[in-house]
Amino acid sequence: MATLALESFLPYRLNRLASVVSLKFRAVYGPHHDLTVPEWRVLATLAQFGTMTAKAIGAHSAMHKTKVSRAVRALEERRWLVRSRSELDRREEGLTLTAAGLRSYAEIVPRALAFEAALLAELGPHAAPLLTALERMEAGLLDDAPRPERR
Amino acid sequence: MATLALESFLPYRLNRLASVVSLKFRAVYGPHHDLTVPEWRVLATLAQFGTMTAKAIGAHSAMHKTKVSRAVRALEERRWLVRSRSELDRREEGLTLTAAGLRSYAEIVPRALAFEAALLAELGPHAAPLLTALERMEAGLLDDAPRPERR
DNA sequence: GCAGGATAGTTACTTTGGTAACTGTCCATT
DNA sequence: AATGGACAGTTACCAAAGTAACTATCCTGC
Repeated sequence: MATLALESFLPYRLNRLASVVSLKFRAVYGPHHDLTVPEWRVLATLAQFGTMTAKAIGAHSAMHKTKVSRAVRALEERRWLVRSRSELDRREEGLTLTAAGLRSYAEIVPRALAFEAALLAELGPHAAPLLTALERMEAGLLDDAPRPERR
Repeated sequence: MATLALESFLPYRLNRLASVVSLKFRAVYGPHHDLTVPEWRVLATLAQFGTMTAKAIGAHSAMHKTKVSRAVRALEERRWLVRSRSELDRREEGLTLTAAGLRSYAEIVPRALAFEAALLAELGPHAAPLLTALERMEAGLLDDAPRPERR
């Protein structure tokens, strides 16, 4: 009978790796700011692009709109972002980081980059090929894929 | 101010890739057998090693004991495995796949392997370096890491 | 200008997963 | 052989995430 070794099965390995990396990464911002992953993604996206709508955040950070909605509310309660109803289309609202939000972001970014650099350093010469392979997989899977957040 | 582009940030990319791969992989066994990921892992581990305890399954498949417990119950209800209390240590129970369980496994494995092969084929020459890099990251992270399933 | 479909975002409901507490068993020390 | 700690596994409780239904607004065609 054909068999399969779970520990060398690619989907399993990718999942395990991603969850360990996520967990370790939480240690980077968790202790200081107690953010969830969705909240971090919203923060990072807004800092990257400035004012934008919830929908645009979701598209850029691969999150379902309910996840975005809840993360936005959490950040709003923390006074890290403000909403402003668009005049042109009153269904949308522009989301903008406050000074406090930007300040926290500025604190987290160097640590996030250091964390990433440490990951890559551990890979040494294997880092570049990994990134290339990642790009290939993303190109193949993300485009036509039934992404959870695709609509 | 230092900034960070989420779409090229490694933890984000790993998570997104893993979740897309997982989702696509579910299509391999989902429609025919309606398994969850934890159930699939328990099935695969038992098929790989024969009779073993829930604890051992968890250790091998990187799952928390409650997740294992629930997956085992689900497979038991489906009559895909049976339990037998160990005589030597009556806290443990040996878990063994039934003929029905093995049959389902045998149906799934070729499709799982084909799915993995398709993923790797998409990578072409980048496949080998990816696997090497994965091993490196696993070696660095999984050993000393605060794995979710670690005590 | 209004009827119907589409769209942005929220909320209700359900499923899933983790933490912590519990049960039953084992084992080491006394 | 009694007691206390460790350990396998389950369960109760809570937090996170997805689906579907809802609200409010927009836009198109009549």
